[in-house]
Amino acid sequence: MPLIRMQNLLLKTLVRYCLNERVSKHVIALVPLLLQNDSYVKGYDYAKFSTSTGEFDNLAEGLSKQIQLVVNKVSVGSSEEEILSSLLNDQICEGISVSHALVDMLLHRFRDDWKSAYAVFRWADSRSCFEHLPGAYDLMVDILGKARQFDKMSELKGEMLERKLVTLRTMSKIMRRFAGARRWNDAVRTFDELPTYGLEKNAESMNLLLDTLCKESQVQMARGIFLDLKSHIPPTVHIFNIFIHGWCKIKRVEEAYWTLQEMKGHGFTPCVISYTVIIQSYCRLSNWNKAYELLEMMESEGCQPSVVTYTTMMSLLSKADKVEDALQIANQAKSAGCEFDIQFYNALIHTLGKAQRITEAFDIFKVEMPMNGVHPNTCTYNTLIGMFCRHGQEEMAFNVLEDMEKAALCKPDLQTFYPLLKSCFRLRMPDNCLSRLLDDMTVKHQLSLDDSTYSLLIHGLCRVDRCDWAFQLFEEMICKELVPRHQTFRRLLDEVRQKNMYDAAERVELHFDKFKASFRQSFPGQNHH
DNA sequence: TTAGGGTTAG
Repeated sequence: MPLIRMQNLLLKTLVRYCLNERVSKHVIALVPLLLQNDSYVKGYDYAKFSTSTGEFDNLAEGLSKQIQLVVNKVSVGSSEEEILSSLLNDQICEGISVSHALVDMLLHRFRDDWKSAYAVFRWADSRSCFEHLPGAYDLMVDILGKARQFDKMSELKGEMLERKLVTLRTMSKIMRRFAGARRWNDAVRTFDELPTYGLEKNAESMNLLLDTLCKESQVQMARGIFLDLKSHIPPTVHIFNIFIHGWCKIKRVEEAYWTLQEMKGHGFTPCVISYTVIIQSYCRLSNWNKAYELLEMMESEGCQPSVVTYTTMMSLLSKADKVEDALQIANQAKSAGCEFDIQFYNALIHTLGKAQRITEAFDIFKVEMPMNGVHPNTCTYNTLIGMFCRHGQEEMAFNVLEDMEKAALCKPDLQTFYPLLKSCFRLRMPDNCLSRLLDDMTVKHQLSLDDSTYSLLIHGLCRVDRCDWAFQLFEEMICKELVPRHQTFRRLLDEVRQKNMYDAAERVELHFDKFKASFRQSFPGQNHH
């Protein structure tokens, strides 16, 4: 592999890792390298990160300016042709030098707006000195598939064939999008035409098709296809785990269990994944005896449960309020000499919190995790903050938030703030506390409030007699095209009427009428959004 | 989403 490609691959992997763990400072360090090489990376994600100094700022700033220029030209509601021609006939856009990073960021930005995405894709393609990377094609195919634009998607697939760019990755996205639209025959046809695209119908591609069908709850159809194919394509151990997962997904755990036997019949030994998936299913069905039985069975058959097995059982037991049993599993994991990872610790902290063992939970975070070299992630902090707030220890919760910001190992998200906001209202904290929190969320951390946060805020503000502020947030919500819930409308309307805020009442009513039709379509008691 | 796990569920 050429050195440059290898570097890019490595960088890409590192960035993915950092993004998953939300380790912003590491991503920032990697971005200049990536942009230098103009490699394919999830641009949209690194655009969300910012830093005060350094090279990253200049590079990111240049890119974000370019993005803004293009975004300004793209008007909502136009057809893809109209958008394309407005981009092509614009002097400012003409002055933009198109890079792969720019295309990638724009495609991610428009991933739910196929018309804009498609126009941008074509606009970039019109440049004589620019050629899309295979990754951009795949992304475009996926965006079209997600929007159910299957004709356009197939057209693009044809173009990719001419340029010899169709990979199994491309075909896999196409199969998944067809299956997502319940167009099973098209998904299967995509598999059948693999040879036309220079690709092989082998175990790997068959597994992709069958996995796609199973994940869409079509395990029976997948089995039928498998039976037809298995004389031509020798099955691998993966396929049985795919079926096990498929049966468990539709809650037919007995068939999953039976697949273990089938697997053995084909000369494969069930692996830790096979057992873990079934154990998870038994737990979800509250069949605890069976879950424990299987845990014992796997051990007796020489298959050591992994940290995933234990985490699964612990968190599901904990969710079912069987906290003592959950903690027992944690002990069992420890005795087994299992190496704990961040997800295990998060589940353990949560379980200890549920068992009212706050100090021990905090000790895990403060002492045990650092001792074992396991770094906290967003979920760890969120769990701790939620736990302290539920137990009325708000000061500790705020300390954790401070700790999180200082350590800068990961970024807070909406969930980080939700319990803190709730506490603000419960304790009737002064206005400036709420303002500060909101400011931290929206300005410092660049979070965009979602409908459930808005609901919490509007209801909370009505309760503390600040319906003027609640109304302001309501207007903000409407601006963002979020639909307030039925109860939120009712509460706010009652409140502004009581306060004789006639103009506000009129505005709320106006929007209420507009959404009433959609509320009526949902079932009573359901969340209205 | 190229076989498996996590926050609260507002």
